[in-house]
Amino acid sequence: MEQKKFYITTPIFYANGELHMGHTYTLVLADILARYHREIGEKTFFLTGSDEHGDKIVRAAKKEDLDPQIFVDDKVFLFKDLMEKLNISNDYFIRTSDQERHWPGAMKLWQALVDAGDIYKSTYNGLYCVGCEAFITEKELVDGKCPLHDAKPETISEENYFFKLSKYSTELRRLLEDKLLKITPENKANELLSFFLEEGREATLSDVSISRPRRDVSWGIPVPNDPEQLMYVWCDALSNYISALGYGSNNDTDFSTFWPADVQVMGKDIIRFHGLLWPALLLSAKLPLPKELLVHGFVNSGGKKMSKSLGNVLDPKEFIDEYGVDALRSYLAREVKPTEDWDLTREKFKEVYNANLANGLGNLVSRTLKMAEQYFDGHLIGKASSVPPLRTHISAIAEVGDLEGLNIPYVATNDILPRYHAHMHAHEINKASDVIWEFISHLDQFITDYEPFKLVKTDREKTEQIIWGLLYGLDEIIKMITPIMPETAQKIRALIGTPVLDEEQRGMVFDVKTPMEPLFMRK
RNA sequence: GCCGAUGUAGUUCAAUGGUUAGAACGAGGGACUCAUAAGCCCUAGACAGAGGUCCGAUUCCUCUCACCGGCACCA
Repeated sequence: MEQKKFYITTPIFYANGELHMGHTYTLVLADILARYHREIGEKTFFLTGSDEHGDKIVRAAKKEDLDPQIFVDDKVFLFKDLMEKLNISNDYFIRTSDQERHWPGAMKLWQALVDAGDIYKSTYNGLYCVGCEAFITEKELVDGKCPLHDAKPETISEENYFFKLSKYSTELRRLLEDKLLKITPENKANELLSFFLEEGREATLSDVSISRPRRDVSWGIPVPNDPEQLMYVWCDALSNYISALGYGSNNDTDFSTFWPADVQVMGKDIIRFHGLLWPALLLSAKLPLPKELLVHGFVNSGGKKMSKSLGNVLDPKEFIDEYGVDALRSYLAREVKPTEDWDLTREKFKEVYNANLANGLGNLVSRTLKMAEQYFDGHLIGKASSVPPLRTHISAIAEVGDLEGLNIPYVATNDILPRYHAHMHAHEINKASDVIWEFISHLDQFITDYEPFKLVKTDREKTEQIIWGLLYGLDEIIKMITPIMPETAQKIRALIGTPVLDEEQRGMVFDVKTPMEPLFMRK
């Protein structure tokens, strides 16, 4: 059977500042899904990158008296530094200023649009602020003036290339309505569909300008066959998802293997471009559409949007330094519902850390290994069918009937794992995490049920099966947390080892070590 | 303004046209001790407000209030 492939992308991040908590969530969400799909054996490609063109970059670079390329190189260095700290396992990092890897793809896409007859020259009218040396949107105006320069923008016209977005209105609408282009959550698809209505009547999408005249600083991708024009952001940036796979190069193996994307992760601010314009560009170029857009929410702090003036900005590095990267990753995985806005405070983080990691997972590992070490010198032999049943009612599988035979391995296989996998496949990493912690709680309950620390004085054999059952449980936990907390998974693996069949085939053997220090220090 | 969503314990969420509306974290209490004074058990605590439909509504409808999102070239 052919190996299943999985292609997941994040948006490319604009290289004019540092990555913040919102970007961190995007990256961690995509990373957990990428790692999960690798873990279950799919051939996975995980892409992220940086968007480096545009007037804003040129201006920001000028302000620091830097060449745009030097300016973005600095920013990208910072991006990659944070990504390393976050343990992001991307297979490639695409940069829109990369003339070798990105430009040929962007140009090929442009040419495909031309060949489809979807590019034409027209006049673009926009509000231009002389101070900014850039177009400014009506939304940005304060009292009709540019807020930065307190000056009225002038309306100027220029010759640009336009893309016939209107031509694809009907098709796009059909794709969204029939869910052939799946948007998660669904209500975001409805938001997109509202663009096809205007005051209750049907409307078509307007064409968009997709180039700008070259200005004094040439910073952007030249339009094929017209050196006077540079690509505007749409074709330039969106094409990264295929240029990174080699579209437009002489080696398009990755492109033919991985395109279309299985999941494109993004914040809710950019679904319009990804849900309407991007599919339209692909339709025009006669390329397949991504299978699903996964739209996540925004982060707030203390109920307010993070902002410097409010002083409530929380930096991901702060949490990594104080609690460790896996603490941050597991927080993002379990405490955030991907499709909703969320709220983060230092207090909340600390509470969750202590409850889930120090008191929960960390303590469970600690008590299990201590008993294994103390009573059995770390060497335990057992098998799934010999582990005694749980004595305490577990609501999730109550329908199964009485508790006889309902032991840790049975519950893991028949209840916990199927639910974990179902949630992961639905990208519900928060629910998948909840299932893991439900299982952790079963293991703690199991210890309470049998009190092996007392039982060992009267029934060593049964005690061994109980602790072996706990180790079996930890083994399953390692598998489940690997995408979420890769470092922690490795640490626990190093402690409990990999079980092996014993010589007389009486069961599986664990040879365990006691931890030198707690996995998660209580804070 | 228009369109759409949401409002459930201190907090984050769940469920349901009908006996005591669930859970987690947090809070208070208890018995234990393998463990990071963690874990386990017990307790307290909620359906935004008003009206309507119905034998009966937290659940359906209307209105009010609150909060959020979208409303075209902004990465």
